[in-house]
Amino acid sequence: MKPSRNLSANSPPPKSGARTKLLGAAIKLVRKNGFSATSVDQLCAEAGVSKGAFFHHFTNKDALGAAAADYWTETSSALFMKADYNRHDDPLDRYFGYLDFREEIATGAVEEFTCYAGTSLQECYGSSDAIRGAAYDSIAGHSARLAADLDQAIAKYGAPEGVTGMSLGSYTQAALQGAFILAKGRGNATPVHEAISHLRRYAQMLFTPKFKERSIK
Amino acid sequence: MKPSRNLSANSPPPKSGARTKLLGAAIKLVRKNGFSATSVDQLCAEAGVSKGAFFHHFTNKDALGAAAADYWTETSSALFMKADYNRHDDPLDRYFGYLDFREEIATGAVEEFTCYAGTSLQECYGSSDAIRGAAYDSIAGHSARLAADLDQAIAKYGAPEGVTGMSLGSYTQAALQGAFILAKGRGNATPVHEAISHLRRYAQMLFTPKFKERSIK
DNA sequence: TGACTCATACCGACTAGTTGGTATGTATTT
DNA sequence: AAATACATACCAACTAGTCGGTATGAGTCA
Repeated sequence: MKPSRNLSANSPPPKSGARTKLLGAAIKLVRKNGFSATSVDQLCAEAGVSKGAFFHHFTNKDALGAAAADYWTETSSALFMKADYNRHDDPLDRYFGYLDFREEIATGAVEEFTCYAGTSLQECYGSSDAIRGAAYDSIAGHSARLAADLDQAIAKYGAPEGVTGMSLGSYTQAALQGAFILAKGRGNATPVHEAISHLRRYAQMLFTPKFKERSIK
Repeated sequence: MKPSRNLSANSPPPKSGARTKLLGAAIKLVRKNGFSATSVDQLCAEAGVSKGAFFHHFTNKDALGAAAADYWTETSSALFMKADYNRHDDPLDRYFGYLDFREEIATGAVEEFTCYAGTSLQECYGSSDAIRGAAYDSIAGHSARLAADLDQAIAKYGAPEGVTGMSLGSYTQAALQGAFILAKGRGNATPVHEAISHLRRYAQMLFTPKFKERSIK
């Protein structure tokens, strides 16, 4: 039995050093150079482990790519869950808090705030089913958590016909993922900030009852 | 002098068969499998030309990737320029026509409606400056043409403070590019249709004077 | 306590095949 | 004749993946 695959709460397992180091290396290198352009040797060097360790923990390179997507899900969802904006009682405040938070963390080098899942899904669609699946699960899961808040907001404040929590959650992700691409082109985070500002304005307009007095930021 | 690099109007050049075939092959294969995962041999096979022809026309694989981005710019801008929606006198009508058109062409297999520039920019950021640059130019140029219409629309109808043609044009691109990523995950175009529907609603809300009577689609 | 077994974690040399790229040739056009 | 547009054969480097081996620690039983 593999020591991996512990998404469930129980069994805190060893978290064997090499495995985690390789996952971290994958996220770092793949975000910057892409999956195919990153060799197993490079990954091992970055992680400071041997090739033997690599293939001890992962059956092949694709398996690492998929496992890294799961790891990305774990680490990033932990980041978002512990963020302050979740404390708001109001679901719409939580959505705006989410946008603010995303804006805050979009700083520094582009390869440090862009999304592993989006990058590898884009690249590996067609060349690796395993990676594509894991990467999409990561993004879809993230959207779903947004959608829950948005559904509550819609129930509370109403929204134009056709606007659902799910569709708005997915759209938010789409706009962010696309902004990451533009950020890679420009070499800085301004497309992300711009996109978030438009998303914020869109939501303010959708949920007007909540913003009778509030001015557009 | 290379027979390539004919973005300027003059000199219709031979358009030597092999070169164009290779560019087409690149767009087809890279959109599906990514740049690094596509080998030179595969590209030659798809194009039906020899490896000698490849390196006769392109100094290396990266150069083909960059040239394919230019080729993508040419072919897709031709597609958009000849589309009917440009005939509208009203700039805002042209923007909505653009959205409708994008929705129309987002059908069939995912790898047939997604964007070569977005895919390769995402993947090659960090591993190839040449490709990154050419791919970004492609997207930025496309945004700029949208921005021109949107600036006219803003001048005509007004818009909330902070909304410029350029920022709205870039945002539109971002939302579409991101929707392409989600489409790759889902395996169909629904994220694209959803994104466009949100973009349409956003624009309708931004330019309310134009929509006193018109209902939200 | 200490010898024995067994599983996990890891190492690094090795290989078979693929990679991007080159060298050299020939047919066609100008 | 000379440049262009290809084709074929080839190569060195790199690739993912293998394989025999070691280190360590936990469980077992005498």
